[in-house]
Amino acid sequence: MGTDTKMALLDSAEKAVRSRGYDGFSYADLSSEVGVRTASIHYHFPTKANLATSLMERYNEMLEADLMALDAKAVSAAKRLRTHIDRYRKGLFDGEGLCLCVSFSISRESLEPRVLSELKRYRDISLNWLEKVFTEGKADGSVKSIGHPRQEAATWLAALEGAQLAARAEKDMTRFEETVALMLGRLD
Amino acid sequence: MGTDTKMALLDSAEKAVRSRGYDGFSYADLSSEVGVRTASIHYHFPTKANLATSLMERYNEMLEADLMALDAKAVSAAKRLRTHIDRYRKGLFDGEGLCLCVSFSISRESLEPRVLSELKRYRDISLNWLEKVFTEGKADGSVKSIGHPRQEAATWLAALEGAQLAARAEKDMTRFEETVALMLGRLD
DNA sequence: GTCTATACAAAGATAGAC
DNA sequence: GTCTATCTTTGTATAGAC
Repeated sequence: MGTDTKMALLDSAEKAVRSRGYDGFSYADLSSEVGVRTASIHYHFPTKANLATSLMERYNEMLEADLMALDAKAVSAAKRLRTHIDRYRKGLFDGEGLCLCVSFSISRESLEPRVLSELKRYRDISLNWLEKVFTEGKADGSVKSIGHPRQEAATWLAALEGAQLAARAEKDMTRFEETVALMLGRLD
Repeated sequence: MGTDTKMALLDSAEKAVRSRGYDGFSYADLSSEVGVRTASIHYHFPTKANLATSLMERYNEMLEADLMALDAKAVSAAKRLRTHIDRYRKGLFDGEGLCLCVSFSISRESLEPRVLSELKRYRDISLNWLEKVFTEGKADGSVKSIGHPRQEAATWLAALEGAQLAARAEKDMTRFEETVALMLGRLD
């Protein structure tokens, strides 16, 4: 294994949090999935809180990179919003996992301030990006009936996370599609 | 205490699940809040899974009663949807708690089939009721720009649960208001 | 970096007295 | 119904060998 054990642990932990919640997985779970002893996990992540922080940091870096890459493509606002929906659809893994941010929100009280600030950062990045795209959607006419861009952004993000919850509650991807149908319908 | 210990336990447990998640509270927590020993809790609820089931059953009964009472008032569709938003606003307890259903959805894997079916029932009741109200909103003209009622219902529920998550993530009720602003704007 | 061994606390749960 | 006492398992974490 060697140096990429740390990455394997992060991958396993992210999957665990997204599918069972922060309080719903243990180092023993990671141990059996990655193939190292729990003591070894503590070498890479001294505490579970530490691991949680690393998870949210990596998650936010990924988000920023994805959104930047999407902006660089210079396509219509509608097309970018469609790709944004795809992110959440893929992130569901057929009803197995939620947005890391949603999972962590529930366990709020068990988390350190550092994780909470990363949680807020995820939302800030998302809302600012969506607000910008809705403003552009008004200009290029690719998105139907846009209200106040900031409010559109907030509702959009909420509906997407709610759509993931719907699919997860019933382990049924059609619930996700049913929920985002109206959103997709607004995009040319 | 006597006979209403069971009710006090249910109240305490509901608050616990909604603010810390199913895997985030223990019988010890209930013990110190209600003022009975953990062994006594097992008398009322033999297992934690049993307690979870009781919680969701009571929650669904409350939902059904509330929606029926609301329908009985025979007010406009818009007014009923406004009251429905109020339910979720009050249920937040200033960013402390989520809909029980959302909390349980995260801990899906830790739950028994019985709880999962109650979870589905909560969503069915909600979606059917919303679909009906949106259909009536089309007829009485009190709700603006209605698409397919079933899809409106799904998006509405998702956005409300997402709005709760937003408020909880930042412990800030204005995040809830920001998220439901567009929804309120559609109601006469 | 990973292991074995172990410490220590907390969890869900049961037995039996009152 | 509630208590004390106890069991068993699991969870996070550390010490020290390799």
